[in-house]
Amino acid sequence: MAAMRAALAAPRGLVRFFCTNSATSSPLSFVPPPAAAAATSARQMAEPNTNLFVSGLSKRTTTERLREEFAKFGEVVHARVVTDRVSGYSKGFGFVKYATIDEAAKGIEGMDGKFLDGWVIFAEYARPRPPPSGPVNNAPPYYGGQ
DNA sequence: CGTGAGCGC
Repeated sequence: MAAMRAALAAPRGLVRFFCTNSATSSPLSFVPPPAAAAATSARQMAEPNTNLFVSGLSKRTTTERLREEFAKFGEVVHARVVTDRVSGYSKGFGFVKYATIDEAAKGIEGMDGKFLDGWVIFAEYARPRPPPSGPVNNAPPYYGGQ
């Protein structure tokens, strides 16, 4: 039952499963309108990055689990399940950073749309994160420890 | 509501 629920929780790009595309192709030739040419889905595509954004995680899926699962597709430099600061529970998504982009791609293709802890997870390239450029910037903004 | 969209301190 998690699959159908996951279909609703699909952030973007769940159409690929339903990409049966029974588009009635013009028997003569395909004449793509200039306006509707790139109007297909020029959505915000995250550029290839070593950082992966994993969503659809279960509430009890922890960082260990995330890393263990994604480590099978490459060397996970860092993995983290985002948890709330006050509640302390998982927000339902996390981040996985691979050593190289190649491994990141494998991790996405290997874990995107797969099950984890009973829930369908979605992996994609994470967005570039704005560094905490504050007035006092001496502390390492990135992951210092393991 | 740990019943579910989204991006991390």
